Amino acid sequence: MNEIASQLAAFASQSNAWPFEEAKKLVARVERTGQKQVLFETGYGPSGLPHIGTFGEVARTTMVRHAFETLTEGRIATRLLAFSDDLDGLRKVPENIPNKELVGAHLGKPLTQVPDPFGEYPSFGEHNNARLRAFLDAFGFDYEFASATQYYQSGRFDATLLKMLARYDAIQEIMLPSLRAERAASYAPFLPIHPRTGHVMQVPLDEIDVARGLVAWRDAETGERFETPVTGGHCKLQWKPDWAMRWCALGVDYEMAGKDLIDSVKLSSEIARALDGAPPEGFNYELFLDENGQKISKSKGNGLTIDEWLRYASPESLAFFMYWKPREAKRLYFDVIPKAVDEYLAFLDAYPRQDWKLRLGNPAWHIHAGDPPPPEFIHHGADAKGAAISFGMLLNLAAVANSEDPAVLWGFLRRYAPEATPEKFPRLDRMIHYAVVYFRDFVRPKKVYRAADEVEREALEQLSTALAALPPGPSAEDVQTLLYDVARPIPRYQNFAAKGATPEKPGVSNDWFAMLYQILLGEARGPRFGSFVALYGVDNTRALIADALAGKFLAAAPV
RNA sequence: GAGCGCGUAGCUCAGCCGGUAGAGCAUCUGACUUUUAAUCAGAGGGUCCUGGGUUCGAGUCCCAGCGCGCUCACCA
Repeated sequence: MNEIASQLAAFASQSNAWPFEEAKKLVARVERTGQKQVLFETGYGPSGLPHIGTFGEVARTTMVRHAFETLTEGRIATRLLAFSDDLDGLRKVPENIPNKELVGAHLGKPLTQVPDPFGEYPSFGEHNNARLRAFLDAFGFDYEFASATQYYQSGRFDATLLKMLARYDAIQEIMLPSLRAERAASYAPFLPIHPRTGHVMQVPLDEIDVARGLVAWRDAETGERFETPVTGGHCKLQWKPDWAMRWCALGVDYEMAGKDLIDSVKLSSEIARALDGAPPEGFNYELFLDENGQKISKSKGNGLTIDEWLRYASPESLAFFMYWKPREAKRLYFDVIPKAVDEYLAFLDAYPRQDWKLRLGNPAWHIHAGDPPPPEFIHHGADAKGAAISFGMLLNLAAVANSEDPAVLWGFLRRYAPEATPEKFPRLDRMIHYAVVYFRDFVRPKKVYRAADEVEREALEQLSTALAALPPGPSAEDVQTLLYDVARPIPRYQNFAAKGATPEKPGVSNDWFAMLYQILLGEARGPRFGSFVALYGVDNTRALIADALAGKFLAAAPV
């Protein structure tokens, strides 16, 4: 279409960034089949709320989709289908919902037949679907939502379902060897929905009637025999056949899955081929691990939730985490957040000075659909180049400033770079807000305060008194001078080796400042104390001293 | 049992299409001493898990092995 797009496509075809590698598989598929559009799918079991893996799958699929569009210069239409398996039977009452008894009374029914415990939607399934959509919308993902219940009932799957019935034996031949003997004895790909109880039935099938398009089965409790059409939403499929049927019926070209599903993908692919379909392209990403290296699962509730990540860092940093090394097992826990943020920023900073080859391999390109925002460099003194402030540095700053107030952090930053303001550096400002929250939750609890001995106690009391005597709004230099004047007469802190020190006017040793940090801030090192007091405030500092001397920090500290 | 991944400096890791082994932290030395975080200069430190192969050349590619981790084999 235009010069730039085709140049970009040429670079993209050279790139070995994983989204391009994935997209190239799709390009080959399109060239093979001559198809004019490509369908991406991500699937969910809506028995719970969307979790961080859901985000990861959609984010990564979206990156592949964009890579594909770049490679094909937008000539092939793409769609992303977010498919909710809401005809699935409810197996267990989730822990984190109200009205558990209400839901519990409907165990076994499709999720779209279970009442909404939150009372907001016609069914629990629809409630969770709405949550899923709100979640995806919040991130601005481009997708189409699909409900299994609607698709089944609309007859959209009927032709494929009938074909499946006709190929029943072939499918059983694929499935049964993968099952244990006792399960294989009763396994059937079709799960009739009980016409009276509404339950999704896992029962052996008495009869497969291809001509009439139905299966016959018996209610184990009553012994009653039923004949159920496989079409029109009267039968659900077991999930592996269901996956295969969906691929075939909808023409899914791409779907990724975790490595725990490798065997399942294989089986479903075989089934798809038994239905004369072509299984989608796709790849297996590694699982996320919790702090102990265990697989993260919804039921266990371990690891990190999306909300938790977003409390401490931006959605973009989470997208970066999803981009980065999808084939390596990564711990997904609080302590990986600062590093993810800083690596994301480093790539953002590098982007403008990179050539296109490097840009296409830069995570920022994939995270921002080819259009990353400019970096925010702040300038220090004569340093014309400037530098980005890292999250790690902000955490360090928050720790030494011992402050949850973004304004205090901004104060320190402005001393470093006077031009810096929240208005000029909105991303930095947001990051500062994240940093103070991270500091509050993870850094401050680890601070180690020590008690003041008699000399220190007296010195701190003198300091407090001297601070009180300062005129209002002292400058950092005033406070700094005061600090030296208070310490100078105290033998412990005298340093005659200091530059400019005389017997009459001794220098002050570092021990004085070290003591302030350890007792007042719980840190081994700290900010220039005069600046700290000027920013933090004289009254606040005096309160800090009083609290420290009263032993408040010691009581709060872990033993 | 099968599958996936990992093994590089004391620690955490980077190393792209094969071309003289890198970063951060830590350590050491020095600068600075009204100093102390975001400083500065420099240094030491590696059998790139092992053994083969391909190659003019392998941390990188291939094969085999060793070690470690995870996942799957009931349900989704």
